[in-house]
Amino acid sequence: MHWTDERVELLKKLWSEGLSASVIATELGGVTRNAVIGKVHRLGLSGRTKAPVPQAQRRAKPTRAPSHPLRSTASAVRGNTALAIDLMPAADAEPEVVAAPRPAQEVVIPLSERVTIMELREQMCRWPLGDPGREDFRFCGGRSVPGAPYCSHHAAIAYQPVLDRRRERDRERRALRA
DNA sequence: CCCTGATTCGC
DNA sequence: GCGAATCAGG
Repeated sequence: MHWTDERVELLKKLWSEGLSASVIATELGGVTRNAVIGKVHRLGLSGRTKAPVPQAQRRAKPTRAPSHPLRSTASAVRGNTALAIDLMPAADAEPEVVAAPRPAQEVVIPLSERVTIMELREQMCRWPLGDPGREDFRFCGGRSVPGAPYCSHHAAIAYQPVLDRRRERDRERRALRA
């Protein structure tokens, strides 16, 4: 495999779109991420950060003298998109809900189709399935209980300990009064 | 341990 | 020019 004009162009495109070197390597096929990174540097498009580094003083101690000292401060931005989605129920909705649902693979999923984050809608169960950092990460996607972030099945799991705690607290309160 | 990009250097 | 090995870091 070598760098044809086509492959170089695809590389440029994917790199500018923020895909990681390994992903691009997989996409291209026949090359490793090292090859991709090497090519990227040779093409001189290593820095792909859009928001310029506010601090001009990043990374002050290179162990070895960099071959391109002028470029040494570039590219500090992650190519991955940070996902900031609420996986937990809103705190104000139910202050007593403290228990965090664990992403449990062992849970038997009811009749529900798993969905990606893009497919997740308002009324869908947000119970996470798998590792959020992985490609196959999904949400339950079942119909959520009105007002709750989860379907009835997952809501039961998530709130179970809380109900126990409340019951216990009420019991204590009653005891104090008597 | 998974991953990221950066760098070096023999080929 | 190429990219594996390595480095530095998240």
